[in-house]
Formats: sequence, C-alpha cells, structure tokens
Amino acid sequence: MLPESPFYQNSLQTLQQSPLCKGLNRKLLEDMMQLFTRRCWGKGTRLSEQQSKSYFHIILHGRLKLTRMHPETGRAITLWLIGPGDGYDIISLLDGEEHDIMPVVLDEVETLTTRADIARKWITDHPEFNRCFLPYIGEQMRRLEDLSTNLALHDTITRLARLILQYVDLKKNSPPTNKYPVHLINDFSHETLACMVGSVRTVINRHLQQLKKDGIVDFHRGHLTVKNLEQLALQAGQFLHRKQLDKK
Amino acid sequence: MLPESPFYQNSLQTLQQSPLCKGLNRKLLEDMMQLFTRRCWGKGTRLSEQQSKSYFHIILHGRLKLTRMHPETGRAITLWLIGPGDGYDIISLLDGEEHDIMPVVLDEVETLTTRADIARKWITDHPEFNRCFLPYIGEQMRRLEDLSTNLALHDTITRLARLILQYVDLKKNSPPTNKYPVHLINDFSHETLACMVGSVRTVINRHLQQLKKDGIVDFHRGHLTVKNLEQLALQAGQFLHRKQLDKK
DNA sequence: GGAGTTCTGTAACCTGGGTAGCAGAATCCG
DNA sequence: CGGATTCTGCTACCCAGGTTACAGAACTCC
Repeated sequence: MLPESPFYQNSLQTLQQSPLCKGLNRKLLEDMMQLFTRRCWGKGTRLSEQQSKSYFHIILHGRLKLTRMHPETGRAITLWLIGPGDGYDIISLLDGEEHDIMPVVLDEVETLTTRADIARKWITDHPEFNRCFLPYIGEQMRRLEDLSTNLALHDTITRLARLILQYVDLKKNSPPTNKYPVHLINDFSHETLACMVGSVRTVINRHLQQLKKDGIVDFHRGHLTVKNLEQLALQAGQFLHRKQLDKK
Repeated sequence: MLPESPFYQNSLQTLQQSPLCKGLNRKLLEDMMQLFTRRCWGKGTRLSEQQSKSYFHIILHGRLKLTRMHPETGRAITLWLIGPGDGYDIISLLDGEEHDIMPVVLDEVETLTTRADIARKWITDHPEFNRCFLPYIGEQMRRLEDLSTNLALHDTITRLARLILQYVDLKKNSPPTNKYPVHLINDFSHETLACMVGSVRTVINRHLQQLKKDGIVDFHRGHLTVKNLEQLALQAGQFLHRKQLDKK
C-alpha cells in the first residue's frame, strides 16, 4: 500500500495499535505497509482455502470467526474470533500448510492483505519484527490453552462467564445505565456464543437466563451487557485463587 | 556445549532429528550448540517456575508433561506431553512471560539448556532458524487446536482412540505378536491417560476394557499396544471423512 | 406492510460420564 | 521378603447437559 492511498493513514494507525506491531519503529512499519494491499469482504463472504494458506491478512475492521464442525452431529466449536488488529491466518503463515478450519465473515471486513510467502520472507528479513511477532504468537497459544483448560475442567456456566469476562470492557461504564459494555461478542446469538464455549443454544439460553435473574448480565436480542462485574468474575471462578482460604 | 564434551555428538545428533532443527545446515547447528549446557532431571524433580520462564530447554531424552488442575475438584488436564526433540517452554520463550502450568518430570530427563533471553537473541540474530522454528510453532498450535476440538466435539472413547492413534507406531509391527507398539504413552496409568483426554480414571478404564473386548487394543499394567489399527482408526472417527457417503 | 426468517424462551426426556466406594493385583523399596 | 503403595477392575448411583419439540418475539427484505 502506497502512502498516497486515502486509506494509508488510517491503516497505519490501526497497525500501530495492533499487538502485532505495537511499539515498532515508524520506519519498519512503513516498510511493512508496502507489502500490503487493502481488501474488503462483505458479511457472509465465502473465503476459499487459498485465502488461509496463500495469503496473510491483518484485520483493520470487522470480525471473522474460525470454526470446526463435527461431521455427523453438526456441532461446532469456534477456535478463533478474529477482530481489528489480529492476523489471519497465523498458523498457515507459520508453517505454510493449509489450516483445517472454516472461516466465517461476521461483518463487513477490511484487511491489509499480502501473499503469505512474501510475509514470511519479510519476517525473516526483518528480525526486529520478532519483538512483537513472537509475543503475539505466545498470546495466541495461551488463548488456545485456556480454551482447552476451560473445556476440560469447567462446567458450561463457568465457561460462559469466562467468555463474557474476556470481552467485557472494564474501563468504560455507560453513564446512563451503569452497565459494562461487551465488545466483539455483544451482538452474538445464543447459538454463536454456544459454539465459543463448546455447548449448544438451549444450554446457553438456560444459563444466560440464570445470570440475568441473578442480576449479573442483561440482554435482549443482539445486545449483551454486564451489570455486576464482581459477580460475573465470581461465576467465572476468577477470584477463587485469592479466596481459596475463605472457602465457604 | 563444547565439541570436546563426551555428550556433544549424541546431542548434536538428537538435535538434527528434532523438528526444531531438522534440515538446518551443520554450521548453524554447531553455532546453536554453543548456547547450551547439558542438564539432567530425575523422575519427579520439582521444576521451579524459573525453569519455565528464564530458561529454554530442548529435550534430548525422557518425558515431561505440562498439566493444569482445577483448584477445587483436583481434576487435571495435560496440555503438553514433551519428549525427545521438543522445546520447553516454548510459550515463555515466545513472550518472556511466566507460563501458568505445572511441569511434571515423568522419567530421567536429559536436556540442552540455555537462558531464555539468550535463546531469543540467538533466534533474532539467526533468521535462517525461522525455517524450522516457525513451522514447529505452527505444529504446536495445531495440536492445541486439535485438543480443543476433540474436547468440545467428541465423546470420551473417541478422544481416547485419537490419543492412542496419535502415538501408535504405524511402521513397526512387533514380529512375535503382530501388534503395533505405542510410544511415549505406552506405560501411562489410566489416570494419566485420563488427564490427557480431559476425563477420569474409571471412565478411561471402562473404555479401555471395551476396546480390549473389541480386540482393538491389548494392555496390562504399564504396557499398551494396538492390535487392530483399522478398527482403532474407525473408533477415532478418522475415516469418517472418506466414508461419509456410506453412512449407515 | 406483510411474509419469511431468525432468534429467544421453555419444557420433557434421556444418557454419557462423573463420583464414591470397595477389592484384588502388581510393583516398589527398605 | 514383606509391608506399603499404586494401579486396575468393577459397581451403583446421580446429574449436567444435550436432543427434540413447540411457540412467540424480533428482525429482514421485497
């Protein structure tokens, strides 16, 4: 992407905020920008497998999820929710192999896109990039670890609470309602939330109703907010480490 | 490690076989060897958290598992089984942060060990290493993905079959018994196997007995072998993709 | 504006898998 | 070698969560 492009400044700014690039020097960023072209995908766009293997994208705007489905039952698990600042497909970028997973474009998505082999070469030619790249990969691996841990060790309502807690905005309290907004997943259907915690719609609805009754969350179609952050964290078992000695 | 060390040749050879280093040129390997010193841990050694954050190890011999435990129930999930040729701790190497997981030394372990910051610097100074390093990380991420997928979408006996299939030796058929040997997990207790698939001992025993009755596996204490590889793969649902059209 | 679609809410029923318990076999170690 | 420990085998019982079904609310789009 050339500096003359009308999207250049905005793209560069998003890149600077991305964990993939935060803190890198300006010159390196500008060099990196030259790799990319801007792409847009409409909601529901089918991405071919070529997209995941042969290209590497950094999301500027919008969301996509990467999902796996059981061939017989149709049950699904979302392994990745990719939003602004995230790289896609990281795994294929790393090893050059196809990624056995289904991408779903959730919104209008705007990307910076380049060929994967070009990105790999650039990474090798610019080892300074390791400074952000390797920690970013570390973080992605930690997310996968947490998903496996939650699936193996925690019940569904705990997993749901943890999911919401992951995406709640701690710092902003909407003034008129005193609720904590939720980002990235705030407009998800119960079925989509279910796929993120390895469950099914009716179970998620059951638990959400319970959380609503307990005054912890509030929701109506396409709108999820948190009313009681402390209680949510309790449900998520996040404070148990501190309070283990106070076990009831 | 200096070339004069009595362990040098053997260590170098293991390194050459490791997916972390396979195919790298000899000179780079030798340069890398200079980073490391040899360490040994007895079975059951407690590794401090310093070990995972401040040091990076390549396993030459022996096994360790990385496990997480539910604080209340005591239930556990093994996220990593680390054997010869594997790096430990990869995640801390990537991002320099502590890894919230418990290492368990399963055997006498022999490692090549260096400080993590030194390893990170070496990686940055030798971008040729990306050729093996990045695909290795990609493979580790794929393993985590598969674990999450299995936990979310498959029942316990399927997960068990998949686990065994992952570690069965396809190429070698023990001549006197015509069984397929299993490596790395062949001597695990039922409880340890259970932790690898996110279940509990009695359930694993129940399923193993079933697999034994079906003539798929054979086992007695500390010894697990596969008798019918095709049936095991069926149980693992691995051929379902091909046979979907033949659905009963 | 209305038909069609998607989402939410709820209930009944079933089951895979987990807990708890006990006993015997195998292994370890002093 | 024998006591202690670990592992395996098995059973009874219970329940979280999944499937199925139905109805109403909300949203979309022509």
